[in-house]
Amino acid sequence: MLLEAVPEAERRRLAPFLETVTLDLKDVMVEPGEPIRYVYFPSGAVASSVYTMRDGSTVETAITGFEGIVGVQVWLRESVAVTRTFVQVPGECMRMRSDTFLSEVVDAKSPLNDLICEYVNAYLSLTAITAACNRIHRIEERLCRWLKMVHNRVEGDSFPVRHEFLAYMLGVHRPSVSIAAAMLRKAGLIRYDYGRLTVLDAKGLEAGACECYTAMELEFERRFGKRLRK
Amino acid sequence: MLLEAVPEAERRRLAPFLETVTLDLKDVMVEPGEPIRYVYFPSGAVASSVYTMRDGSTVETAITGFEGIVGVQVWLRESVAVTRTFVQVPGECMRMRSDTFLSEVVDAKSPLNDLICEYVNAYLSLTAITAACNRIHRIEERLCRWLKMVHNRVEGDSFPVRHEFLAYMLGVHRPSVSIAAAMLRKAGLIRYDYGRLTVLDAKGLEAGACECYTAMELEFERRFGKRLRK
DNA sequence: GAACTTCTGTAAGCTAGCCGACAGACTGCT
DNA sequence: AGCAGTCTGTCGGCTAGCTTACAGAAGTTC
Repeated sequence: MLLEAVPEAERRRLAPFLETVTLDLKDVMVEPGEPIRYVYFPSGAVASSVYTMRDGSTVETAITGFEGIVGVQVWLRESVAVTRTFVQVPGECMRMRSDTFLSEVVDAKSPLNDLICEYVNAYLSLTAITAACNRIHRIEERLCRWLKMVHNRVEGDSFPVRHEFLAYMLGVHRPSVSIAAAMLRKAGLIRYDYGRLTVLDAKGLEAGACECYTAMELEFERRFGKRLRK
Repeated sequence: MLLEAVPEAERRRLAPFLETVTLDLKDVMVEPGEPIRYVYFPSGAVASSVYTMRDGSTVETAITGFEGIVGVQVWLRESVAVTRTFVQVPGECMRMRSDTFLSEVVDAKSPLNDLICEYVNAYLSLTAITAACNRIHRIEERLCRWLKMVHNRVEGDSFPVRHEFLAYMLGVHRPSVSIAAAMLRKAGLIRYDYGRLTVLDAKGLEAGACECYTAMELEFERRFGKRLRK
């Protein structure tokens, strides 16, 4: 968790403003067009930010786990976002009210503030790379990238996920995901038990992913690599 | 230009730090992985930020004209970017050295600083919407959107652009652009004279564009609409 | 354990866009 | 004017992924 990278004294100072919440699948953290009430620091949970078209089709624009915060817009002094951010892998988060975050972290020039500034950079890069990746790369490569990125952000090798969910994330149709997932299964990279996916061959997934996997994770590694461990 | 929206006194204070440059087609403003030396405020020029894959294929992730700045990463205290930003429609810009920008605008809490904070928000939204649009929408719709967005950022109704250039931006193959452009031409929306495009029917272009056109321009309109006019 | 719901795999037909190639149109240079 | 280089339009074969549909497997509810 990002909070773990700040000095102990500062963590103690911020502790009273933080609460721990356990979030379930699909819990919405940020709703587009609505005020952002909290900033979240995922520990075990993983969140997705998706953009939704008028016809209901959705595409993921960014993924956030222990390495980041949900609600970067608050740091940018904005009260709304264009994307919906929701829980994709259930788990724990710390959260802080947006107004408290602004006064105690941003305006107070907390050491955490600098960390988040760096994260906003990484988030921006991540979104830009996603824009290109979504255009250029094929489903199977993107699926490998996505699964490995989630794998890097959860405890253990398995997490709950359904094909339809993957289709929302990748912005493709559900049967296309089934076909791609079947290939990965046949290649021995993953196992699938009704809504639960297990990574069997992490190296293989990485090899099957597009170059964007490395590019994206490098954005976090080069900024937080030494300070932050899962 | 964004600078025009700050109080006159502040503009006078910043004037000594600014220089006017005339940029040509393809001039690079920000090179990925290299230090960002200047922050640019386009007036007549329009810039594109593109992400380049290892195999050389490129996709635009954002577009910047008079409504924004090139080099948002500097504001975020980052010295490099993952995208290349270059001149897509030649014209004038003001520019300021990155270190001066940090001391005289960001740290000095210039009124300009708040404007740019808002722009960073818009830029982030723009990039996220682009990520989804690139995945979902067809070439013709995206071409209409792109042309109209450029049209909104230039003087007059015509600007230089080649099909190959459009293909780089949209992340598609050149002949696909030719086909889409021919349709727009036949529909009477545009005229094409060897590397120079003229918008004949702006409303028609808007109607042919995907919903992302409105969504993106709204991000700027709602933030700068009252303060900034082309 | 029976009925129901949800999730996954698959298939056939279709379409947008890729890919490579090429010819004609235009521009610029000499 | 002539030549070379650049830009645009088009074509034919090809492929990834869409669309719709459906059947079976695995959970869920009563």
